[in-house]
Amino acid sequence: MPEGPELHMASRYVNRVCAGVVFSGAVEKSEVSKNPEVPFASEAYRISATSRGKEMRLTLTPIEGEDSKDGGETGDPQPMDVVFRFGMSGFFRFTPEDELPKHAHLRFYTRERPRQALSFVDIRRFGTWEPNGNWQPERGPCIMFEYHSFRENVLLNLLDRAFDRPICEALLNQKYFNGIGNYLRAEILYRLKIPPFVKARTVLDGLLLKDHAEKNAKRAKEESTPVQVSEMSLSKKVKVKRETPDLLSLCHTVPLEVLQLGGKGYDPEQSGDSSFQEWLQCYCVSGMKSLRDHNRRTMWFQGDAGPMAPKNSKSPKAKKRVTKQGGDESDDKQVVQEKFQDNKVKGDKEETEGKTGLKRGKGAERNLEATSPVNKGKTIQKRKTATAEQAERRSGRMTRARAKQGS
DNA sequence: CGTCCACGTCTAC
DNA sequence: TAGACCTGGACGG
Repeated sequence: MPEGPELHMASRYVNRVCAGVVFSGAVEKSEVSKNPEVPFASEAYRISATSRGKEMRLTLTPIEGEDSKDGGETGDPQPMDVVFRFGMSGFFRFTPEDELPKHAHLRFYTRERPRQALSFVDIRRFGTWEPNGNWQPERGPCIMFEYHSFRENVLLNLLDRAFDRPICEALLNQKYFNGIGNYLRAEILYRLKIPPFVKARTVLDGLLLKDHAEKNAKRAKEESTPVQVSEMSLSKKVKVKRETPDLLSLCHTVPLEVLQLGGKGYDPEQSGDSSFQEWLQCYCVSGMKSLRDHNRRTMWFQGDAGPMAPKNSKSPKAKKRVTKQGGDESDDKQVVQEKFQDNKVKGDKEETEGKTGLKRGKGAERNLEATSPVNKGKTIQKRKTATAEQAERRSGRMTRARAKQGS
């Protein structure tokens, strides 16, 4: 579940299912989890949540008076915050206690019987939680809900060596892009067709100048013609609307689009809802290229990789792919797809790049084989790409649906 | 059966 | 810049 949008949707989920619910007792941790126990217990408490970038904070708040009702003078326990990071597979679920999801590693129980439990579920256990924790200090402002400081934090620190890296790698640096993950970086760069392996500073320098220019223009205008408040706010709105999207504004608006979908965001279980898959334009989309970046993460993109592309890295095998149909010019696409199938039948392969920008649906990757010598064991071949390609075409859906359940 | 892949950090050589 | 940390789905033989 976990990039910025999924963390935020998790916080909304928690607030929705816990609204008006009274929890009670101790917090329970699974045996297998290596995360710390959460030393909190209360006769009656409430749970609320908030998110920031790729973190989510639960607040456990004892209900006034309820803890000392049997005469004890102990008083109410203090509220406690627990900060979560979701790793690759974390999410929250609210279920009856006898229907705990598998891998429910932290559980909060309702006072009312039959008991229900709010669970932190984490299949791979890369997720972490910190009792009495706070937002990690090294992480930057939230791309979704602290846009102004996010933008400023990037543009005022362009000398940081973090921006010596290719833009696609810098985008995963949570010190500057708190909330961006692997699917968002692909979608964002794709919108502007920015080659992923261009130096980050090269892309961002221009935005600093742009912001300065705008600020100056605005100041000049205000000095020359004092505007009325109403006029001001109007012109502001208009400007925001019109402003052509740039890389940093897309780091804000693209994640917000995922929230707008109203689904669950990234969710392999796809319980009946495919809106997220349809929303993806690049990540795991058939016809797009992919390369391993310097941290061995798959970068999805279209067109040019850019000058800093890892020279020896290959595109990973594509298993899960989404084939786009797009109601629009689906005719053209169909034609193209058929052509491809022809090619494959004939067994000859040629070019790679999309000759047009169309999504092709089949046989896409291999190409970027610009590989140089240095290859490890598995690279025995380098010759005709024939075999590799054959093995490669095969699109397919991202997952098949399975279990369903109400949220 | 086995290999590869996955929405992310962490820390150790 | 490699591993390490994990489970499980998709695919290949």
